[in-house]
Amino acid sequence: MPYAMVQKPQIPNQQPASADATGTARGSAPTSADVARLAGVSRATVSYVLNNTSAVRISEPTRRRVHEAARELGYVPHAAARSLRAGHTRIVLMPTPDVPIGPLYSGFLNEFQWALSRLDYTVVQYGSVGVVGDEAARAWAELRPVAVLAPLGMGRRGIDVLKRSGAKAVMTLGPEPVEGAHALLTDHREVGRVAGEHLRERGHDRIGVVMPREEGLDVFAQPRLEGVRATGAEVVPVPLAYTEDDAAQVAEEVRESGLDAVFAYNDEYAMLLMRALQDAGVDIPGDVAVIGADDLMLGRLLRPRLSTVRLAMPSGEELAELVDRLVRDPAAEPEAREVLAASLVRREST
Amino acid sequence: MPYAMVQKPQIPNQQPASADATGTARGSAPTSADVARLAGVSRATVSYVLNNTSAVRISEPTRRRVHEAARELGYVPHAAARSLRAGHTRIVLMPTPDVPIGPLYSGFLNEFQWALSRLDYTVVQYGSVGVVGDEAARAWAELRPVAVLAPLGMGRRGIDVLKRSGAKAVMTLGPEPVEGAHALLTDHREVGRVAGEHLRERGHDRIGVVMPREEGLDVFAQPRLEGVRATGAEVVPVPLAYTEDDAAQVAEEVRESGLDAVFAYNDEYAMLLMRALQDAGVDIPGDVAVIGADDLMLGRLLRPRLSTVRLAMPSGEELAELVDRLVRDPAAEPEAREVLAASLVRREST
DNA sequence: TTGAAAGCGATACCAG
DNA sequence: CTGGTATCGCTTTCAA
Repeated sequence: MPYAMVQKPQIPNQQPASADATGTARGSAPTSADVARLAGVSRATVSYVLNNTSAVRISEPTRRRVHEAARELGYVPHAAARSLRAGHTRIVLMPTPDVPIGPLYSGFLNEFQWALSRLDYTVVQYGSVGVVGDEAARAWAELRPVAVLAPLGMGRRGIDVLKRSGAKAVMTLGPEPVEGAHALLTDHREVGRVAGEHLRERGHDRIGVVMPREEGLDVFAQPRLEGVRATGAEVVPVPLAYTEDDAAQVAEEVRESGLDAVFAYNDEYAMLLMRALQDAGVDIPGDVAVIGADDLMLGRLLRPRLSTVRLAMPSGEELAELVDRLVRDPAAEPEAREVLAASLVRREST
Repeated sequence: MPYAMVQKPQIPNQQPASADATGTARGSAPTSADVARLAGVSRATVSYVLNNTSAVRISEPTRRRVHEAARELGYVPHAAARSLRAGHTRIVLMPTPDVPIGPLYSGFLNEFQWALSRLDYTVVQYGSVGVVGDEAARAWAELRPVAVLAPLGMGRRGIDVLKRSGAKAVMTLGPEPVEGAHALLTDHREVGRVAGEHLRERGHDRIGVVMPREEGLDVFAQPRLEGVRATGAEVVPVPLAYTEDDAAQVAEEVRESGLDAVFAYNDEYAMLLMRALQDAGVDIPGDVAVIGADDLMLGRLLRPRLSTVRLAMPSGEELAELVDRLVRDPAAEPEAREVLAASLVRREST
């Protein structure tokens, strides 16, 4: 099936239900025509009143009758009809994350949504499960969003599809800029670099880097590893599943390998590995230095307290305003900016 | 212009002024009419071909020409137009959580989305930030979703608005059933009850219950507290902000109060409080027993290992099938079912 | 096997 | 000030 469809017709046309005394079709949503009929005016007038159109002046009694009719029928405008007519929507589409996301990213998303709502956009998180990259773009484009926060893996072709479908602002959030889209760069190599440099300063030249075995996390893990490597350190990948059993085994391997420093991907993996190392009789940071990332509360509660790399996402308000600017001025040249700030938080584990 | 001779002049539909050689309006999305023109067929034929309509048989050469034209133009169907015509959508609407949600709920949401996608629904998370309850219902209804997972706080009126707008399946996920909707009951009192009973069995009759000071969490915290109280224990609310400073202060208060058991809302607050208590020289579980909830990994990594209440959400697949059933048979009587299973995981902290 | 045309619901132009 | 009416893009019945 070449073109993924949002909804496929499965049921043959329902026949319209019989109209009751008020002329309202029972069992299906009232339309502006129903409101017009009840108020004794034309559909046009209903539209003017309910949208407060300033170009036309409607008498107060008429306004009241229309409002009353709308309320009585429980009238709700039909978004699809409206946007079809208008030729554009106020939908901002963003991907539903398909991996468990940390408080950092989810906090950012919330802020972003809030800010966009205030600017009168309809924020829609779209779960494009199973469809990836440029394939997904077609499904997304069917909704004719005015702005899109493109999911990872969407390429130039996907971006073009979205733009041609009417998206004024297309931005990517990820490690790589994509031609044609505004890029919010989250360069996770920077995280690895900060961790790596710290460990090197502390005299560690051979650094274990935890690589979660869990699916979907290597998007972040790989660049973090590369960041460590870029400091000139010798890097030893340490695959680790998020289970106690695997941690115990990996701890043993770390001990035998003679590694004396580990960058543990993030604070949670750090806690897991640290506990396993301690249970194996390894002293931290004496025998092995451990550093995490994300600066979660739990790192502060560990003993020794966990050194970490703090990440800061851009403010949601700021980004919402950027979106709004782009929507108003779609001609603006796409540009890329780094948005992920990484800074060292040194505690006791390194 | 390869197809110029084949294509018939369209008298009613004039081409837009800035049509290029292919007949495509530049700068705006191609429509099925554009595809038809390029393929030299009618719009109807395009629709038949792209939707694989089985009721009509289209010759293979025609099919090929249509597909090719669609591909060449980068045609993407217009979801709004389609659903307007169809009279219904395949949209399933669910609320974007506005508080940081744990891995439990977010895992459930992902499963649910996945399963719904497989059933060919379009899953849309709708951020109704700032609008609450029945007010939000109107905004939701504008999208004419076929099914809705209603946000907390939506009442009978809101449910009705959604149903009358065409929603075949309306379900609530929360502590209370709402008339007219299928209820997935998540009775968090059960969590408190399990924790409370365990502590009482261990001989604790006066139980501190951590109440997060953070906004939005009392929806869960209050029922959990009531669950503890329902076991007959004397309950002492312990307000606690998720910061080390407050934890230190609260730990001091707990020590002075002579409390010997605390249900800590969840594992994260438990870890925070436990660390503060230990730093204050309190022995766990000797002086104070601590139990959390959610059974996060971190509980297993603490020393002593944290006792906790494990929560199980229903499987996303199961629920997706329920939605599908309801959509197919909207007449079904709304029913309520308990979906949150709470079970004790005893470790060393109690 | 293909085409013409009637709408779905809302809006905006242009007459009255 | 208010009412016809054309239109957005698509599907589907009815005719040819």
